[in-house]
Amino acid sequence: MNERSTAITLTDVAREAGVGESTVSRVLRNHGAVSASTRAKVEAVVAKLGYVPNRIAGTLASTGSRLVAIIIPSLSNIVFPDILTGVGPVLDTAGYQSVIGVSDYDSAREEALVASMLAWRPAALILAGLEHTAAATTMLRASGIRVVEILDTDGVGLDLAVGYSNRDAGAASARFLVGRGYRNIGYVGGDFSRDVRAGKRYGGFVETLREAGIALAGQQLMPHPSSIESGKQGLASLLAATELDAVYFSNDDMAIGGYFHAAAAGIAVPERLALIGHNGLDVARFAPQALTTILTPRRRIGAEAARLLLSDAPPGIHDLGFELMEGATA
Amino acid sequence: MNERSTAITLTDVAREAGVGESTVSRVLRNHGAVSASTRAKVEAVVAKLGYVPNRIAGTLASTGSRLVAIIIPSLSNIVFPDILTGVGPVLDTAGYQSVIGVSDYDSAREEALVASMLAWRPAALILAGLEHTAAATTMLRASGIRVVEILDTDGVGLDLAVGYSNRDAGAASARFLVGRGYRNIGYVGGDFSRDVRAGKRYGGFVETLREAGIALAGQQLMPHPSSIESGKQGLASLLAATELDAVYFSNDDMAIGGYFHAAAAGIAVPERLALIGHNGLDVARFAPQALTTILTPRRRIGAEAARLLLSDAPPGIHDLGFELMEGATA
DNA sequence: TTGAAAGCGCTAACAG
DNA sequence: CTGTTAGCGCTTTCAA
Repeated sequence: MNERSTAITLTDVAREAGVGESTVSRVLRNHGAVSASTRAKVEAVVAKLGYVPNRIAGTLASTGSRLVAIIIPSLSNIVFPDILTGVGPVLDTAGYQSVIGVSDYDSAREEALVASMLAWRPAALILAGLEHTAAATTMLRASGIRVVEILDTDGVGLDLAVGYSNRDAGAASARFLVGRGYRNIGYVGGDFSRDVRAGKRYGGFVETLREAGIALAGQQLMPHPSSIESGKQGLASLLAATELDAVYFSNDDMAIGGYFHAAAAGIAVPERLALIGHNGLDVARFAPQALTTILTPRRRIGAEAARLLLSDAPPGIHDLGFELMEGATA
Repeated sequence: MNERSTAITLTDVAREAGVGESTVSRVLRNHGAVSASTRAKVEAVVAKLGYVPNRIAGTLASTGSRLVAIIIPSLSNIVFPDILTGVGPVLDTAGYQSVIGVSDYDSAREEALVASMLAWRPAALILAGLEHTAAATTMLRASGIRVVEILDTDGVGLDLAVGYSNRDAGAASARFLVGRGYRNIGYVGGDFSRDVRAGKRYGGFVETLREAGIALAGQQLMPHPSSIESGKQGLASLLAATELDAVYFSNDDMAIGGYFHAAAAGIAVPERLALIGHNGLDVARFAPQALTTILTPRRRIGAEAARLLLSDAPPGIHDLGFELMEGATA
């Protein structure tokens, strides 16, 4: 293999094949008329030289790029990888590549990411939620590209939005617990100022309780990001301070932590304490007692977001709903 | 906001500021000498126009890109998001962006991804494992860029490798069980032809048992990718066929599934059945009985891979080791 | 059906 | 310290 480290260019291919550059470009892109013999000749040279087209140059010369920028809050919460798993195949099939950034639930960081991703002139951009800094919103609008906001439908979107109503999910959780007869209800969650959507669920939950004449009996907000560990600790702290018969967790990670605490502490679930989570993660669904939770269509949200991005669908909000899964914990 | 959808270019900024293009470029890149007054003038115009530099053009004009391509087998297994979480900050700090592709544990797909990522002329490429198709290897070598293979040190690397020995991890698991006095040992895992590293762990495990004069008493290989559900089913099937006192799982997802099965079926752990996993996931560490498992330094592997990529370190294998965590299940 | 030539927006010498 | 001038590798008219 005596390849030089300087990559082979289209010009090299053209020279070697004895044709013009535009002809090589035509066969490579399957666009425009090329005779069968010329095409064969070019393809042979491409294979022989191991030529890999330079997409950077291609993108600059043509109008749009085949890059889609995706900005998500976290990778530790499996919810986001799940969404990426939905996005991936749709984009691949259409010949797009995704550039991913992680904002760590920080809107200033999200803004910085928007700026740096826009510098790659992506064909479109996906980001989580409907709330962004003013500067991010301005840049997004000015960019003129398609924007899809995912995982939330409670509010006004920039362009396209695909998700479900977090307020409604919180409300449904409250209705379920109330319907089951629970009255001393507590909450364990993370920092709302960072996870806005968890805050919306909480809002819907508390409001629905209030409509039923019930006040939240206690709550524990953990400073750290949602995790099994903080759910476990959070429930322990909450129970030390308050008498409860049911607890709503901001998500399934926290809820499973709570479930583990109950199991370790010998608290009978749901007889002495009912637990309800959010997301419908595998770990919750296959636990010895399936967790009562709300299944959110994450893969579908990702796939639909990608599909819409590539379409010329009019701006609008697409609500994909959610499903309350009655398990054995509430 | 009367921005046109045609983006503002560096030329626009230069004209508006009344300076040359290279001067604008200099202040933007903080490179080369520029007087304070000129810099201020240019920065004002940049802000006023909301100019976002076009990295595509920048990359084409300069030598290298600031993209790093990352190809991982999956996003469903939290191991890979964990690695990305380690990679992210290091790359960000250095001003690099990552383009991510998911191979779905399919080497042909990995090969295709290598080709399409190379088309973006990344500065470097990260991929999992030491085994790749011949074509992928050839492309990688010919590209002349830095390559980091992660998560495995059992073999020969292309350039840089960062990970741990899967064979040794399997061997350590076997030694632990044997030392504890278990003799009727089974295995539950996924498809080795796809997950090569799980196969290496299995190899180390079985070989170490053999050295102790023990044959694997039974095994269950699941066709589907590793998951809590398949671990749960796998253990159920295995126990239906064989009398065992300990089971080794290819990873913690599977092991937690097994743990859930045992709990649901009323099997005393570890008295009647010992369980051991691999990876040290949160779900395993915070279960009511902490799972005995091997903690793998995933974040550190990601961070170190990124650090090496940006360095001019000589080719070589970096073994970051692992740690057997004695829990309450074996 | 094919080739020549003019950029895409930026960086990088090279003068001044 | 600053401006001019070539390209980077490809796509895309426009002629032939």
